[in-house]
Amino acid sequence: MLAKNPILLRSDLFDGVNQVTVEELAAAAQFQTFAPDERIVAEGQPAAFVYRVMNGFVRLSKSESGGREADICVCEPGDTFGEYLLSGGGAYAYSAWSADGAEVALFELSDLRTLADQYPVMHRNGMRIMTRHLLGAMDCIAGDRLHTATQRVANYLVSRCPASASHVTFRLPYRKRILAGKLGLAPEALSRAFAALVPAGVEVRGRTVLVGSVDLLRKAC
Amino acid sequence: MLAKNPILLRSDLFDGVNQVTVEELAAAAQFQTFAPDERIVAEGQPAAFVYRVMNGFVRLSKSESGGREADICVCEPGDTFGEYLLSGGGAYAYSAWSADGAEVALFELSDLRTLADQYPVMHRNGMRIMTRHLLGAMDCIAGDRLHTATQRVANYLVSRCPASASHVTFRLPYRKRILAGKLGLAPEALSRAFAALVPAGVEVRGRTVLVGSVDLLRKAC
DNA sequence: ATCGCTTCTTGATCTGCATCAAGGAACAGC
DNA sequence: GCTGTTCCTTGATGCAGATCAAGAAGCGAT
Repeated sequence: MLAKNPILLRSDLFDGVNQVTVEELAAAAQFQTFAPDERIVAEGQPAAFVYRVMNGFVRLSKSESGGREADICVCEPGDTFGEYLLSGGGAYAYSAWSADGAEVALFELSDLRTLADQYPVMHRNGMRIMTRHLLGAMDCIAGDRLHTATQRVANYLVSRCPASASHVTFRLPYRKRILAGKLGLAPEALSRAFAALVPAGVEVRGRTVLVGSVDLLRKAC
Repeated sequence: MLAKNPILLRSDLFDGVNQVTVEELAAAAQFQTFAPDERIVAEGQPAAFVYRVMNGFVRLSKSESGGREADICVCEPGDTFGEYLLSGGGAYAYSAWSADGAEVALFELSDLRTLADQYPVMHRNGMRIMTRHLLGAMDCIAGDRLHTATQRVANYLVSRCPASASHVTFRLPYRKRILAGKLGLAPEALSRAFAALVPAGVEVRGRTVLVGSVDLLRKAC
């Protein structure tokens, strides 16, 4: 159970809540570890927990009758998902899958609701988290509708570059298949987008990305 | 100023707040009326108000550098927008436009924040509203990514039919151009989708829609 | 290193929708 | 009713990206 408390206590959800209470809650939290591509929660199932990603990445997806599924979000360490359940609702609105493997903390929904009644600040915290998620979702909709695949990829790469740097090298945090899903693309389309960005100074070798000129890349958005 | 208090007091945002306080707030609220396609708020501008649609419809949209814009939501009477500002943030994340004309109520953000500190239940209410918006946005993303134009239109029509009815006639609540935007389509694509749904028993004359068999239409989703 | 598996890339094809352009229907004002 | 305007539809074309199929590259295990 690596580094349990340090990350846990910094959770946005518990800001302003009595330290002792948080520690109690942390003690009550369950932890689970998942291999790559394992299902963490199933869309439509009765919801009992709010999750927090401790390690690795978690893909949230919705699926249609035909079985195809679309990712709606990729959660990073520190992210919360299922927090919308705090305000009611009894079922998960999406499935959650571990990306390349993930460790998550589970908080009993009933515990959290009790705690939230006791510490109203938790509702404020919940709003703050949901604000982030909502703005992200709206950006996603607008991005899908306004930008081409290449533009969305360029945008993603720029978002991973420090604002001030002129050229950057970094590793993708997860498999390209996952990134493609996050951007609403088939894996092939992501490859082609990378290829299309070569003239913009982007070089991709495995999971390593070299951005020759952030400014140039920014123009490709 | 038609029917000011009745709708206002039922606002999700003020559930559980002292009746007298709500009435004070209602008195302090400004009202504005807009002609079709007028701008109500501008993306990126400093935010000072949370809005509530009293009448008509309001389109929320984001735009890209090139000037093209995409609708991310259409708000109906009773809907709140800009509520995410309660938890911080200082600028509007989207533009808002009146659809076929709209009347909105404006609540000063600073007033609301003060009130929310006094009545923590408002944060819970805010969460409830944002939950609705967030789930809607996620449905939208998944819908865009998984369904064709025809399926999305079929889906919209079904959502406007009472669950139990077998055949239904109703009027579209706004111009088709607006509906197309809401569904992420060009107006032409909406027309073609309607045409494609004729075999599913859908007939469209002007703003009037006849659904011959809701069950049949449901299969087209 | 070599093997074997997974992940990624590239090419070919096809579909869905945007876009452009023009004709037709609805509707408000007179 | 007519007339002008707005809104919608239909047709033709083009492009972006999905999908299918096969080959290449990366990577962990031995």
